[in-house]
Amino acid sequence: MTTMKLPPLLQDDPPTLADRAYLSLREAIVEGTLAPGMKLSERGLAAMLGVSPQPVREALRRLEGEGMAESRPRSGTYVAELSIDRLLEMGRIRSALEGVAAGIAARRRTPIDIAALRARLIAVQSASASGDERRLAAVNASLHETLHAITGNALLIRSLQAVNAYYHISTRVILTSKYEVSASLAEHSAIVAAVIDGDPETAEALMRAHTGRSVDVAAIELAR
Amino acid sequence: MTTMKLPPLLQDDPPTLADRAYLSLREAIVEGTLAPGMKLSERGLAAMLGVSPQPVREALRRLEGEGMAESRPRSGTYVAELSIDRLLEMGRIRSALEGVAAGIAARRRTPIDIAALRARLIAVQSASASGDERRLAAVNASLHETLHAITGNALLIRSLQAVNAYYHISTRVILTSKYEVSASLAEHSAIVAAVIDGDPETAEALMRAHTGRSVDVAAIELAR
DNA sequence: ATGGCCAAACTGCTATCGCAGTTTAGCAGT
DNA sequence: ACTGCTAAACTGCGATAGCAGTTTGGCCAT
Repeated sequence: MTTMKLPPLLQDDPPTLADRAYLSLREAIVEGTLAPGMKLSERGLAAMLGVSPQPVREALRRLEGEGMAESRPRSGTYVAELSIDRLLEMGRIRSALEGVAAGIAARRRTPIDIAALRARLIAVQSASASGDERRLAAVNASLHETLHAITGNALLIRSLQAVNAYYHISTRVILTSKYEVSASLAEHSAIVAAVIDGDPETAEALMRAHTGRSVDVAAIELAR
Repeated sequence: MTTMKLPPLLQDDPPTLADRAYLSLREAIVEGTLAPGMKLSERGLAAMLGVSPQPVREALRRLEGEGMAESRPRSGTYVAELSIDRLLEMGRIRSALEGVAAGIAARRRTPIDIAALRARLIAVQSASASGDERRLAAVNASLHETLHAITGNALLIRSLQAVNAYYHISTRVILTSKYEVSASLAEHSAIVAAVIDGDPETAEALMRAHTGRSVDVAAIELAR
């Protein structure tokens, strides 16, 4: 057998119970079903989800690591309280990480990645024209996630997922005004162009400005 | 009883077995005892550490979340392989996060924080003059950690700890040349001054430049 | 000597149980 | 009616056991 390099045989990843519990709880927190300050009992949640406390415990620790839950040593785990300040901080962290991700993506993108980015961008354009806000939000997220995936950096991807979840808790519907839609589309186009061109500095600067602007918009909304 | 606001009664946090396992394993990975690619068996490590597999499992998932370990679905967990590219990516992430942290610290610092920062800076100056590299590295880390703590942002602190651990794997001794020592000291002084002045933009830019330069130095070292 | 197969050992994952510490509800005393 | 104590219920944490799937070492046939 020659020592040749092969791709790692990507196999479908049957999600574990802990993974599913994590996703379920995170969604509940983001959606507001589990309100901030509410207690997250291992046994109680386990009973609701129909699993044993063990996977729930793992999910809680993960949420805690992502800042969406807080644990008092021997008392319990609670849904993290969120303040406007904290939310804006998360927005800044998100902005910095998205910028770095765009820069790395501009360095590493392959022809396949470029094709994927073009496809996502077309989908964003289509959704922008349609006026369907939910679809637009979905394809926008998909575009960002495509950029994340191109970095191939597990820690970066994970951090971005965490901060995005947290950040989106109370910024669900920012993309409403026509101005926002057209501005966002133009920015996305420019970012993708810079990544395709392999220009890390420009890609990072544009992405940072793009996401930073959304923080400002959120701040204005929240201050009202 | 009136509804008055009280600080949360900080009590000593007896570290859990999972915490200790995590610290132990992380140190072993950073130090190289657990080499990249090596298998991390829950039961095996549990026997070595004298605990049950359960806390070890939790520690492994945490390491995995921080990018220091990788897990193949039903095969095992392994120490993450590290490449120069990946290390530089981590350096960029670190730089971005440290910058954000410095900016947030400049917004939130209290008089007590300012006193703490001044004390740390004096310690750094003292250690720089002494020529004791280990002590200098320790007080430098302490200065950075003080800034992290001032942000009060759990997710940010956690992310920084993770990326710092990863980043320091093969950059243990950068601070050797006299030039590095004096340049680093000057930069630290300027950063602390900006934070104390409450100037977020300057603090972030200086911190980003400071940490970004250390990435470049590391890259030069590694390329030799 | 080489290729294929199979069983034993090992893997991560989940369930169940027990422990020490915390919270809480209710009772007793004023 | 209010305070102070106590016991029962609940909490997270850890240990142990069992399951299904994976890996591995060795045996047999070629």
